[in-house]
Amino acid sequence: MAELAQVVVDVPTMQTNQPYTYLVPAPLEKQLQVGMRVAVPFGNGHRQVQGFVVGFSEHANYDGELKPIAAVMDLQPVVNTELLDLSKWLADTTYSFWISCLYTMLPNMLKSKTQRFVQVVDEVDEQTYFDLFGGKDECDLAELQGDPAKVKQLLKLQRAKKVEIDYRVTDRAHAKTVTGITPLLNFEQLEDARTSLHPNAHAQNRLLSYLQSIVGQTVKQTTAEQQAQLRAATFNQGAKKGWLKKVPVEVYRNPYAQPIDDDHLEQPLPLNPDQERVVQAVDQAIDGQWSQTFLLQGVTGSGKTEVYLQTIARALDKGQTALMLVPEISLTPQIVNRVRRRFGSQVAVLHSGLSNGERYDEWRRINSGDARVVVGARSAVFAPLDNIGVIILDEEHETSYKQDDMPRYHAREVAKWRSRFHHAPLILGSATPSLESRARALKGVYQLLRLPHRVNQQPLPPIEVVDMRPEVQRRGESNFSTKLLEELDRRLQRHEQSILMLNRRGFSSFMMCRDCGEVLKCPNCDISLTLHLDTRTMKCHYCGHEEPIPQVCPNCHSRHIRYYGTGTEKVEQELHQLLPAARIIRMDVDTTRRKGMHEKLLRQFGHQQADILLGTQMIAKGLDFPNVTLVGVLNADTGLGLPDFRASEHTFDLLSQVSGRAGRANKQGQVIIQTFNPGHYAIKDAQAHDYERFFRHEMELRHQAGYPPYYYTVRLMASHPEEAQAARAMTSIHQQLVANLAPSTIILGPTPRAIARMKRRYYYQIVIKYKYDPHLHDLLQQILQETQRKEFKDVQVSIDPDPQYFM
DNA sequence: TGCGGATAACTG
DNA sequence: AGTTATCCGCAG
Repeated sequence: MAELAQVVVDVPTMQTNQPYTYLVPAPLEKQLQVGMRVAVPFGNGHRQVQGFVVGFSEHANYDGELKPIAAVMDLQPVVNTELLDLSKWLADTTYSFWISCLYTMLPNMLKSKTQRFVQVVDEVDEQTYFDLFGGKDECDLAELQGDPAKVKQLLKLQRAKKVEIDYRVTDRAHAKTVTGITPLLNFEQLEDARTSLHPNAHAQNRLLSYLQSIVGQTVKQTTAEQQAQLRAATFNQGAKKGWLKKVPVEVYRNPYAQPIDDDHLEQPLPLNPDQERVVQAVDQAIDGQWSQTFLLQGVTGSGKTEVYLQTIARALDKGQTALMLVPEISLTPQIVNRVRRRFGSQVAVLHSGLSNGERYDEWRRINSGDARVVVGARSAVFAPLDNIGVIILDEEHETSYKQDDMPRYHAREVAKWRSRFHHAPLILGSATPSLESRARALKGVYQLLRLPHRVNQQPLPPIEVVDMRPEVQRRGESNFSTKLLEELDRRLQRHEQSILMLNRRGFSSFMMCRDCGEVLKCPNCDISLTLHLDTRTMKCHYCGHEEPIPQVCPNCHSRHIRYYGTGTEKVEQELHQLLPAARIIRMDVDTTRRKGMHEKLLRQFGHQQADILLGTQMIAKGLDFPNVTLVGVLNADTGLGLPDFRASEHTFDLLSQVSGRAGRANKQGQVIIQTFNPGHYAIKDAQAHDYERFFRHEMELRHQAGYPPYYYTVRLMASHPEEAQAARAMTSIHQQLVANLAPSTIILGPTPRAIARMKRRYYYQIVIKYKYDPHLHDLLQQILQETQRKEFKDVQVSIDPDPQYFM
């Protein structure tokens, strides 16, 4: 009875999106487990690819000859059965490849790296041999790839069967090691060495008695140096004399700037009655193992984080683990350190700032059970925690929880899946819940918990809305109203700080010719290029195309070419002119691109090294600076003009969030919002701090227009290098949909996408709105299959369930 | 995805 | 004929 393994191979195509059957060679039979990575031969020739074992069977439902697994890549499974099931569900619900889902759950380091080596198998004349191999018996094909002449030569030799290409799947996962020392002699032998020492050899004497204290152990050399108060040189001598041996010790890379002392952890803070109620409700669910979803709606500053921490503590006390998700943008050192100070070294943090190695090590700490609390952004929802007691998803309305390339998953839905699997409660926290979540809470699908009061008893800061229309008429094109300038100046006098936010949503600087109106566009995509002053180039945000700033109009050669739009740089310049005394820190993608800059700028601001923090959306969340008493929003309404049904919601959220940055401590805060749309309900409701009124108003509009949460939506996209082909494919799909969907389902399109051309491809899309359509999922899967046929050659079809945008 | 086999196109 | 470019189908 030969065991057969089902393997999902690393070839992300529709064709190969299924397990393949492989023979398990006898020597591997004992160690091979489901969830391990393997190297398998795949395709013609000797190509090897990486794959995941997803199951075992006794019979293959395949008539052809089976090939054996070439090698096992892991000692332990890298996906447990929970995550394996989850990956399958994810592939199904997001219309993605199974293999892509498996990889998104794992750190990058576990991706395979296939190397191709060329080996000589027959006589080759000396000259060519030396040219290609440089004296070695094999060479890495990747190193030759840049030289077409050599590749040609090789192919010729291969045809003549003089060389062979050897495929090897190698692992890029490397644990970091440091030097450790281990005594080679036993206690008595060391004692003998010690007595025969020269009386002046104090250092060696100390080394020997230290070694006696660690017989049978391995200690990191750095630790040993500290403990024994010795220098590296002494250890080298010890090694030479045969007293000790240097060995590599595996360590976890340490991504934390701050060390943590597990013996002096912070105690929980006292709770107010509201918090108490919330914690009790969740604790009850943890104890009862209910996979209940809670919607925790708490105003900014109401102490949500403390609630999270205490529910995590509850889970840990019961021997369980906890998962806490926050948007990348608010994954600041402030919040991370707070969690670490409470729970110490059992906290693992996963965020985009980690290097591949650091990420891999944090993942291993979780996988091994060393880390029991995980804090991280979207992809941390796949953290390999066992026995989860509670899952928290903070700022649940944030759009960054939805991944916008394949697999297009929403962390909230994955969190729900895991909550069900582990019988653990899920807390969705927000000051401004998404309409979807709030509507579910109304229907009782989620249990609504509220924190209506701020912990410091401070009222929410008064918000003043400044109508910019008369301002512009009076003062010309300035980014600052008289009112805002006055208030900024007042903070300068009082040595208080201000935060200024420039809403960059729907907004960029572009070049336009004032004579002919020509706008500089990307040659590959259908959008205008954005001006970047730091690199002095025009860049395309979609494909990365870059070109120098033109001096004359490429169309009419006029010199009257200038850029439009306000960027943070331009605002900073204006601010310098208007308030020369103000010290300004600018935070945007350009100033925070380098690792650690985000943290550094915030630290500077926290240490009062600047009066004004000027930034984009990234400063709206999670910051807590007690000396900030003024928050200004320069342009509240730029997002409102977008063709996006969530535009009002995003604007309301943003204004509510940023308002919460003012007056966090005992000083009264103030918020000034500049807008050209002072009458818009999103702005008026934010001004009144009235979520409920906004919710009712927005729900009414969504109801009328047939948008979520009244309808579920799916977006289908088809692209092709030729516009007509993309349109033709979409029309054909459209016909199928019309013929098969439920009558109550609404189909919008096909239409060219707002950005019709990207990366040299034309895009068409269809949006499906439905309330209940049981066949929709199968139909979409079927359509995906059919687009593999040759009349759809070169057409790429992708499906986005519950899209964030319809644009 | 990436390879080999088939086929078409090219070369002297 | 022999070599090179291009397209297509397929993988256990």
